Order: sequence, then structure tokens, then C-alpha cells
Amino acid sequence: MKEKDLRRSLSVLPIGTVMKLTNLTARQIRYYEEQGLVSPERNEGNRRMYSLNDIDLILEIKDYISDGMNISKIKSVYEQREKEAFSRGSNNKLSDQEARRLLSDELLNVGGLNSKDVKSNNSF
Amino acid sequence: MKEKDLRRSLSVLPIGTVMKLTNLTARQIRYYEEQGLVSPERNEGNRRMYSLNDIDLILEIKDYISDGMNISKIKSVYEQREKEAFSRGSNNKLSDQEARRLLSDELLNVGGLNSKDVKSNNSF
DNA sequence: AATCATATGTCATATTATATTACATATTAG
DNA sequence: CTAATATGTAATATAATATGACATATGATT
Repeated sequence: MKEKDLRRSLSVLPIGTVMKLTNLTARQIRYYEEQGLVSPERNEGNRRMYSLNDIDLILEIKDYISDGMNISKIKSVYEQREKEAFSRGSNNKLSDQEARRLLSDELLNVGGLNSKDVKSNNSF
Repeated sequence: MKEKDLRRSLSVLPIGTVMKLTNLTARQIRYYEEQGLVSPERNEGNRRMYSLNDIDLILEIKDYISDGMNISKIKSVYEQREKEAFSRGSNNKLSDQEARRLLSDELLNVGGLNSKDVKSNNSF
């Protein structure tokens, strides 16, 4: 559903939270961004702010890497995906207030705890 | 489900995230803590770290405040809720719905429709 | 083996975020 | 009116994050 997409794309999580949820270091998370795999927003203070979708993506990247795939391969996989997604197109817009409410709901339903050695089920 | 309970009690969210998700100021959030309504954990750097359960609670507090209930009343209600949960045995707590009803009952005793500013579309 | 690329660690410096405390103030209750 | 309540605001200190540079382990290539 549309609402869910939106609430999962709200960027409210700082890198420290992402570190805990993914078990990655800040260095790693920033490096994946540097390589074009993730694109967190920035707040007014220039801090990276991540969404649940970003966390999904990062966990997926983590999986790929632990499977022996290197960054550039992962990147090409995502570029391919974007092409497909782009051909579908989507647009939705909700008020900030609605969005906040929706994200609350979503956060309260987060599923899939990351666990260092358990191949991420990526169910976040 | 136990795993979900665990997830919901993970303290990984700094106060800035809570501000965004609840639309409250840091001052308000800390004040509710000062009044004994919330008890976030602290990380090694002494920063408050909130869980999804904490956010639930804060949103609930926000609702009741906007309905005209004052802090001490809310506190006494929570204490009452705990008593009842305790007398039922720790393994059989009040359901959320029952808890809501309890608070609603209390609201009726708070007296006059303290209409206040009902901008509180408690949709959160 | 030597060299190179990749992925991550670590350190230094600068800026933002948060904690704490104190005082101010608007609104409500008595 | 006066006190209590809830929140704002400011000052100061410390933690978290950003950025850039250099180090290094690992695996790939020559």
C-alpha cells in the first residue's frame, strides 16, 4: 500500500541507530554511500538521516557482501533494478503530519531483528 | 510473539528521533521523564536512548495531555494500571484495549470537558 | 613474490546534538 | 489574586557525527 511506502521512506534515524540495527560500523555505512549504494538524506545540521528503506537496503548490501559479492557488482545489480522500477513510476504525496503518524505505526511494527551471524532475513 | 517484544524494547532511538516521531520538543519529553512517566535507558555517553515501547508510551501520554489530563493524574493512572496487572499475575497483563478503557474512565472523572485546544488530532 | 585494488580501521579537526541547570512565562487551578 | 503546572529559553559541557587523510589486511593480477 501507498502509505506504507511513505512511512518507510521517512528519514529520522541517525547513523548511530543504523549502526546498532545493522551491526555495521559508521565507516562501512559511509563507504557504501560513497560507492553509490545508499543515499541517506541530510538534516539541517548535515547529519545523515536514514529511513527504514535505507536500513532494508543496507542489510541487503551486508548480505550480498557476506556472500562474497563486491561493491561494484552490488551496485550494478541495483542499477538494473532501478531501470525496472523506473518503468513503472509512482507518485504519492501526504502531509507531514500524516507521514509522521504513519511512520510511527510502521516503526512499531518493525520486524526482523538483525543478528550478526544470522543471514539477515531482511524482513525489516 | 516474543521476538517482537524484544525488538520493541530495544533502546536504539535518540531523543531527536523521538521528537520527530511524536512531534514533541525535547523539553517536553524530558519533562515527562522527570515526572516519572517514561524511563529511557542511557548509553555509555549518557544520552537517552528510547525503544519503540517508549514511543508508544509517549504518544499515549501526549494523547491524554491533549485531552486535558494532567501529568500527576496520568502518573496515578499508570500506577493503578500496574497494580491491576500485578494482581492479575505478571503473566496476564491488561490488554491495550482494557488499558485504554481504564484511562478513559479516569478521564471522565477528571471533571469538566477541558476542551482546551483540540488541535490534538490524536491520530498519532 | 611484488604489485594493485578493495574494504575497513584509525586519527585529527570541526561542527552538531544532547544533557544539565537555571530562570522565564503563559495558562490553569484554588 | 496567587500558586502550581507545563513549557520555553539560554548557558555550559560533553558526546555524536562529518570530513579527510593515512594505514592495513585481504585477495586478485601480473
